[in-house]
Amino acid sequence: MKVSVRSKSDGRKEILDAAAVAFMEYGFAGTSIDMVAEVLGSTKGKIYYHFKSKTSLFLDVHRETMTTYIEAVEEVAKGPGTPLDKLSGILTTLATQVMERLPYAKVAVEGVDMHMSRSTTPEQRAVLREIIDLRDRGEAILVRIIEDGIEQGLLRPCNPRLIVKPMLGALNWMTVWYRPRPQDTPESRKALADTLVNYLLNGIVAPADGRASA
Amino acid sequence: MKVSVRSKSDGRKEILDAAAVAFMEYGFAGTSIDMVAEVLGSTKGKIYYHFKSKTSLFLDVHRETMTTYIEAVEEVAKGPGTPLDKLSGILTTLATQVMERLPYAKVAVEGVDMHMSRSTTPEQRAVLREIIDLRDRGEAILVRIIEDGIEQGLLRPCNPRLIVKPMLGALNWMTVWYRPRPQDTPESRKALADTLVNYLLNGIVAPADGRASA
DNA sequence: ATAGCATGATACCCAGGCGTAGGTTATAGA
DNA sequence: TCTATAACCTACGCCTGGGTATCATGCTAT
Repeated sequence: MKVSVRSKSDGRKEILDAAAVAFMEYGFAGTSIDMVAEVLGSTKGKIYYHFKSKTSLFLDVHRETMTTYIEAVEEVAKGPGTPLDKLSGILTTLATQVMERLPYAKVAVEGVDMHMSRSTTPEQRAVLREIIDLRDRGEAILVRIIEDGIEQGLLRPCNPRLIVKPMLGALNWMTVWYRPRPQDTPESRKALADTLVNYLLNGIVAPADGRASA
Repeated sequence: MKVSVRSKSDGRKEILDAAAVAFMEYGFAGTSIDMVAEVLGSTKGKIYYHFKSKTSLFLDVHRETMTTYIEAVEEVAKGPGTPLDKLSGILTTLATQVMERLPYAKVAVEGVDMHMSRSTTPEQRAVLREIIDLRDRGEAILVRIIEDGIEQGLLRPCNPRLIVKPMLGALNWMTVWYRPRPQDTPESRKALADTLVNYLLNGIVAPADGRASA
């Protein structure tokens, strides 16, 4: 058991953070390992000591993101409340995650498209499977909650699988236009998340009666 | 005035199509000019005869996409109907465009993030400005329509600028999950577009009364 | 038919980037 | 104090890929 001021996992975490920042800015193909090293304030050597290849590094960043997502989603899903409450909670959590961990979120967005095409080694394909499974698990949870909501008459009848796509898409699209500002606070982020989630749940068409949305 | 079986613009168009396909698959940085040439069934020479650089080619594909978008949007916007009709029409048109011209749509999505960071020459920056202006014009039209809708009591009061983002984001996200199938028809695409647009306008929460959505 | 131009192919140069081999420092244990 | 190993750095090999310079081919007009 090693007890040093800097454990191995610390080094890995730092590299993941730096990689996320670099990948966010220039994308996977457009980022060189040297650029990651520069963000890290280090050299390639350190990175290749901890990661086998550029692809592995990218996949690990992606997996890290998805793991964080699924944990947040499952926590809300297992909690109390109506399906509508849970749906709202999950979407709000995800929106907040995107804002607070923008580099990781962007990597996840780019990584989704990278499925296939690349990734040669069996080990990388295993990580890829893991990532895809995490994503599918998250989507399945949402679909299930929506089905419950429809059954209970809380939600409009629809094809949940088709609705989940634009729902998550709208949140993921935040990575394109949202830019953190110095004056941002947890409260202001919460407000933005609420605005978006409220729209995603209630739409924009005015109700026929005078009922106001929550 | 030259009249030959193959005009110069034909050559350009073919290259743009091939480039869109290649860029869609591997992204800007991940696509080599040789790959575009291979898709085209030609060699680099042809491409560099028509385009000054890889970046210019990419930007031209992007501009082509945005031009098509804005034309479609303006046509609907200038037509008859309530703001709600127009909004619905524009979103449906865009969704259809994405499905029918998926490679171009994907380039546009990636290109949005590429603003800044790259593009050295003044000429390229001019094209970039043009593209950004097209996008802003499109968004402004949508914002204006939403404002009108709110004023007329057709739409729920909200911040139009904040609502346009998830709206278009949900549509752009189609480039991630939508894959054309052989059995797809204009009708099936229309049905899918309608489903999405209906969700984006009406949300998913069931109305308090028994009113069914259109 | 032939000069001239539009169009396309081929060969090449060189910068940049992935991955590696081997060296260097520091910490832990004997 | 001495050695082994973990953690990191340096220098390099080699290939990919953007861009160019040059050559080949056909179409148009006189």
